[in-house]
Amino acid sequence: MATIYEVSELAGVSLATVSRVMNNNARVSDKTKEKVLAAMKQLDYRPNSIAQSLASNCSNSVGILVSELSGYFYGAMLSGIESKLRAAHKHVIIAAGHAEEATEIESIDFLIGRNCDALILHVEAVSDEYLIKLSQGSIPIVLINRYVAEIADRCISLNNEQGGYLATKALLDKGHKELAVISGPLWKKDAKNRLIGHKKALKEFSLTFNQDLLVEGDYNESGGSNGMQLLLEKKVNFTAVVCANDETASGAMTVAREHKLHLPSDISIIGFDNTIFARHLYPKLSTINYPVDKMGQMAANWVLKYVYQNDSINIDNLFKPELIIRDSISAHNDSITPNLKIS
Amino acid sequence: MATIYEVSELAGVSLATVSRVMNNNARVSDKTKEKVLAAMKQLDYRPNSIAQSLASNCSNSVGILVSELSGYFYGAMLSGIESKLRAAHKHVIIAAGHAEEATEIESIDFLIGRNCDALILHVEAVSDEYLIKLSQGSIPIVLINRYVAEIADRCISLNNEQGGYLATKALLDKGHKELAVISGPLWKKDAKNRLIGHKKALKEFSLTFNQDLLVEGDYNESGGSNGMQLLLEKKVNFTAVVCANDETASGAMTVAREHKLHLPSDISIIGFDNTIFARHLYPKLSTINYPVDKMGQMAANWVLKYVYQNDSINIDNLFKPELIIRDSISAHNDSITPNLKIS
DNA sequence: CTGTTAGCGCATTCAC
DNA sequence: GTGAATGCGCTAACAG
Repeated sequence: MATIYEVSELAGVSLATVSRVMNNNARVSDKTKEKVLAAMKQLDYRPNSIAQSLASNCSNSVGILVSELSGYFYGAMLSGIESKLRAAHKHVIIAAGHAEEATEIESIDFLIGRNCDALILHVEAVSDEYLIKLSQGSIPIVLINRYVAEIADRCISLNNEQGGYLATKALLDKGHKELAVISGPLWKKDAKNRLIGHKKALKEFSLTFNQDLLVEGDYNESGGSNGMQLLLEKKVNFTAVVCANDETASGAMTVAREHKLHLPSDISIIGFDNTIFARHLYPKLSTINYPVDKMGQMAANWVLKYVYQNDSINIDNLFKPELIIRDSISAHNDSITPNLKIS
Repeated sequence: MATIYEVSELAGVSLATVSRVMNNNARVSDKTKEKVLAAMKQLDYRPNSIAQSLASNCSNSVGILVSELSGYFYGAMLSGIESKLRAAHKHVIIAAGHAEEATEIESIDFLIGRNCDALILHVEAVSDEYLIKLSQGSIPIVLINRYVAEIADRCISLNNEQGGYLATKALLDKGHKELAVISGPLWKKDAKNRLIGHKKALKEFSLTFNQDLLVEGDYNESGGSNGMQLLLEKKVNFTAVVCANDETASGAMTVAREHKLHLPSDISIIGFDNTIFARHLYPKLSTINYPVDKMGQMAANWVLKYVYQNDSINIDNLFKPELIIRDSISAHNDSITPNLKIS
């Protein structure tokens, strides 16, 4: 692999001149510029980005931490981030945190050790204090789906409480009064906030929250199926289920059908996220739109603006959830309650 | 950020000694080693990996190129790769190729420019010749889901033809004789090979392939729904559909239901990939298992073995597809053909 | 506009 | 076992 030195020799100029035409940041006469360009082409020269990074103290790479690399949700997020950053010729280094504190911290250290210029973090387990301290370090961070008041300007988040409220209200508006919830893990802030929104909607309809109708899931299909199984075994009445996310809804629907329940007439179901497969579930899933791809792009924008000095970019920190109505919700029918149908 | 030099001063030793205890590759007396370690801890020293890379000519990073970052298929692949590499303290740099030749090539250049020690590629659009030439370059590559005979030892692939055969045979075994196909883009090798397997199974059952029953999809839900729509509009008889993958099947099922067709009694459907949501479709989707996570891990293993000299690893190049039977296939019923039911 | 000179932080010969 | 010296490939002052 040719080096800048060889190029300079072939072109008959100095190292610095070659560097200048590469970075295009200082005036070079057209004549010498062409000589250099020709030499580069002839040698098939490619700059060594490692050396560039060392010399310039800028690695042109940004570290991304997500809980999982698989699934539509994180996929959409990664995709949004990568497309933006890539267009700006920045490298994307990824790691998975698995929603475990130790892994998340280790991953962050890992990314810092790689001299990333910035970090985009989707973290769940680490504490606010940790994040605040981290944000005071030398390497800038942005948070996705996490709101920490002290560093609010670095948070790209969704109003989860509002989302939980909208989901529940959609059901209440259809006349449902006995709502079950299969939540996300309640130690996670987003899950907790969605539940707060749920309770708020209930209160607005003068209904009281029934702890017996709450099952804690895991944001996965299995949490949804286990949750539905538990709810049905409890033999307590409910006509609708608010699910933590689309995956949870999917699992819940599968189990409901295994119990010969008809959807949505026996049980109405609503999801959260509006992942791409929500519209392909049967019945087509009503859900709350979570614009995670746009949020990923926004996080990338934040980095472009504040780390790479692209001043023309505007940042939106808070995104709004939106109700998506499809077929998985029906009007409440008093005459049928699901547990009556289970032998 | 402390440098190795500051550590050496504090410990009262030379640069080289500090480097030695870091890399633990040369004998250092226990006493000085402890002094150095203490100094490191006191300064909260972290090695600068950029500098390490420059000096050692090894970046400890491997570049990953996938067609898309979103979706369960690529997610599972990425996840498999990352977990293995991460455990070996290697960095993962990702890029998306979007199944377009120009983008794929540009992405590969991008990753090479980042001085990756190796590349794990899931490419679709670039030619075999390009890959062969690339493999002769200085940076090792591994291919996932692509078989190129000349560099077979660098290919981690699935027997797609066998998969296509198994899927079709599953339908034929149930008595279906009029099979429609919603394929992947036929310029992609995997899609083509699956179709070859399809035809092979037909021949085994003394059936002839009917071009009218083939629709080319795009491996996405939309390809499945458009494909099913087209098939139904053609008014040509079929009782089962072989789908390019699970997403395609999902889209096809949605449209079939919109036409009041009952699944699987009116139309049997089989997918491909066995992505995580296949079992949550309704009816639960029969499909072909594609162990993409394991294949991702194997690709990582290849790199660990041949690039980072971990000799204790064994490599499997060819993975086998496997039939997964669920509920989306029923025995053929002569009395019903779907197009009769469409007004 | 262009060339010279120092480093960036570390690994790796060599000597001792 | 340890230290001194050299260079990885490039950027960034500083001269001229």
